[in-house]
Amino acid sequence: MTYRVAKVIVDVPSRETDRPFDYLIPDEMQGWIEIGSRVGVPFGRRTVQGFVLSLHQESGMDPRRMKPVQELLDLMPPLPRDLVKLAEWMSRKYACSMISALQAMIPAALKGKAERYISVSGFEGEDEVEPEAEGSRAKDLFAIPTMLTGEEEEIVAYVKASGQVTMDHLSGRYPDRAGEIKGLIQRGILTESQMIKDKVRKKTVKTVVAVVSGEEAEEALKSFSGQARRQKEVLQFLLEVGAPLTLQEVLSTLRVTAGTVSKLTEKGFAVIEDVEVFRDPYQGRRFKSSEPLERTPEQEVVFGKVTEVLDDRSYGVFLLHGVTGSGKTEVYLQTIERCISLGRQAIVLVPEISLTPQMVERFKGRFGGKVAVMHSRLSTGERYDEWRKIREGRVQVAIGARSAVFAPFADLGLIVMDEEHETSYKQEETPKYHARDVAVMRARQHEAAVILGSATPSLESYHAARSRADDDFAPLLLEMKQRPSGSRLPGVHIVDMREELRDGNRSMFSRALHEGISSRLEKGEQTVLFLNRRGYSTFVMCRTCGYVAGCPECDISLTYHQKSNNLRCHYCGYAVPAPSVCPECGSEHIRYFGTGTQRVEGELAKLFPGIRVIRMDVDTTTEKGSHEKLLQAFREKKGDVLLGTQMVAKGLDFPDVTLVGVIAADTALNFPDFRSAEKTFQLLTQVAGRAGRHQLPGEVFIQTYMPEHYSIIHASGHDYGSFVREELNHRKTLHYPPYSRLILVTLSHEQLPLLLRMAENFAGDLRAKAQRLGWYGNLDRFAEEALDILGPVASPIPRIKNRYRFQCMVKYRGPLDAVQLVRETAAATLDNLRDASLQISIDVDPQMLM
DNA sequence: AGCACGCCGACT
DNA sequence: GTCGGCGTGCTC
Repeated sequence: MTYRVAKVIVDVPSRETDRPFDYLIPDEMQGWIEIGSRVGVPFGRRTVQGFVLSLHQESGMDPRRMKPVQELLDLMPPLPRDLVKLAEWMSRKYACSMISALQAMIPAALKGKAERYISVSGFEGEDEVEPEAEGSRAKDLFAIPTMLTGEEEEIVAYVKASGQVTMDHLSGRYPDRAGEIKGLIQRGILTESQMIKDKVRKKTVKTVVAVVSGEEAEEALKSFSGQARRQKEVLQFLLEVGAPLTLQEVLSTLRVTAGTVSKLTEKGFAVIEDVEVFRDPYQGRRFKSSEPLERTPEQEVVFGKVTEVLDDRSYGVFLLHGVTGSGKTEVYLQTIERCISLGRQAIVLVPEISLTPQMVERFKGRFGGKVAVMHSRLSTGERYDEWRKIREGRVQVAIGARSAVFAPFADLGLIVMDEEHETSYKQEETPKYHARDVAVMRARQHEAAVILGSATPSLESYHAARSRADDDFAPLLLEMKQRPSGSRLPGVHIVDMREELRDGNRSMFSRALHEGISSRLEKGEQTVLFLNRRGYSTFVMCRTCGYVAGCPECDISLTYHQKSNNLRCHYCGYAVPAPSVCPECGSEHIRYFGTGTQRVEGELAKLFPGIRVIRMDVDTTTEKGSHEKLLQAFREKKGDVLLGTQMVAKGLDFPDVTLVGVIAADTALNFPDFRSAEKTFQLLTQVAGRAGRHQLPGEVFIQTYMPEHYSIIHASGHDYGSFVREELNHRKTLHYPPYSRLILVTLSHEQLPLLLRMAENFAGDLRAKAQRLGWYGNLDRFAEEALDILGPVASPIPRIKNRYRFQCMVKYRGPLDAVQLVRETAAATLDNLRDASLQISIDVDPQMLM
């Protein structure tokens, strides 16, 4: 079958270009171009990168209007067909462009941009041109009836001498001569061509191999005179080894110089080749190998259910609700092992924050070289190489954060998502996908299994599992309630901070927690202190006039950074030096609230002189590897207290930790977000699980001003069931997820009055459409299909980068395509205004309402 | 998004 | 008179 036409999605991020464009397939690319191929195509006056969506024998379009594909960028298409299909699904589900969905699936290294090259027309530029020849050719050229100015002549001569130069180079060489260059191109004297250039190249190393053998080799060795003794040694060495060696190895082993080796190659006895290698982020690291543990009865049940689906090669989703320390990871490892033994591959998704070396070690230890790790701290090149190992089938397991859900395996059998309730699985930028939904979709494509694991499953997943009867794709709930170590869940004490205050304790530590810490210090046991970062901001305030330093472009307060002693906006990057007097009133009573953890650290030092605190927060973990180092130090008991934010709550496991303190449990509860109770419960349960995982019994203190709140009470009782029951009731009454679905639409523009008008228009339009379909306003009745629109209201952050922001919340239930409706309405709003500076962002199933 | 075309203001 | 501002229209 010969396909002459390729439908291509071009890398131009605009609504108008979010559709396939047709290109002719040149003969030499026949058979090479496939669905998922990355190509360079002429688009308007430039060359852009694109992805092949489909191949056709002909298109409905006039062939004369079609341009041919200019270049094929990879031998193997970076996207297998299933991912191209998945991108189509994503663009529908999340109202994003095809190109943004496709782009999310490949490593950044493959986001190529066009580079412009200039050469002399009809002159291909030979490598070595003799001066005379050059002169005469130049004369021929100038013979055409075109008058060139002196400057133009100079430029042409330079380009000719160089053969081919990049536009950037040329305009750098002749600054302010853009006009001349452009003129020369227009008159056809110079030619411009464009090629797509990748961000990084495949890494190569020079290798040496002998190309003579047997008798030839004998003779070759004999031919060396006394002079070339070193060359003879090199050849002898190469012959002995008989396999390619890196040039580096040869040079250092034999202590010879590169010149010696190259002489040998000149004589034709050896060749130096560039061989592709993989950058290995874990090079030289040894991982302690681990063997499967015997399964507990609970683990056995889970293992059985999952392997049944795996052995069947059928689709199945499991929600694994297992208490902290119940051995979920061991279940993951063993099911993955089964998956691999069936000849299929597996993806392990973990929240970025828990993608710690410990976690990686466990998987590398069990599966060794079969594992690729996708980590945000890897360089572009390293990520590219880990990705290639997956694409080329060199590994069977991929472990990574959110984006690893796109790992391009050929025969995907299992996707494990650890800590499935984590919000970091939702991407906050376009495409605003949720890795959980993508995982389920991929599993359906591949007839694969999914394990969603958590000690505190999201209400969405839990509810879906409970109502499994109405939805075949819903997960099957599996539970693990025991810790194999036999250790008990720690006793949790709720400390009412209001009482502390009444009794005259104004410290941030309650008397109970204070005592707990002292006794651990005496016994030589360790303490983890957890501070919910949200709520302890780092803003700057004047205590005289109440001035708070805010960003001039965004309506939020600036964050104080101690290291650089400046104030920064983390939305737009604006930075100013920290003032020493109040810019409003000149008062010196201006106060810097350091990070919450710094304040706690200060107080600890005051209360417990000599205490060794290891602080983990954004300030101490920005450096590469610092996270790991701090944890290692704590493990080696170089600290009495580990103090930190979210990052200390995740998956850490220290045998000597017997006390966990939560400084302020309710800071998250006060957020105007319908998930705040859920988030608080999850966090407290997670933190509480850190204590007493081994022989020593653990104790947890939760300090709060809202001790009667159900999320705190149930977290302290390790009672997920009761919490969920209560929380689901709330959600049901208020029509919040999982009893409805949400779409958050944010409109932004630099002019407030115009924005307001457009936001009203948009909401009005949407209401009218929903009304016509009979969906509108039925949320409170019992209609199966219902839709409501809240707003427009100013966004929680009303201005970012000098753009005002208004939002509408769409709440709906039933099998209606609300996303499509919103997308159409947004498009109509934009079409009517025809003002490029109006932006409308659509967030389907938003996680952050703030 | 770019990139060009096209039609009105302040300068050599 | 021209350089150049950015409105608007298109990209197989």
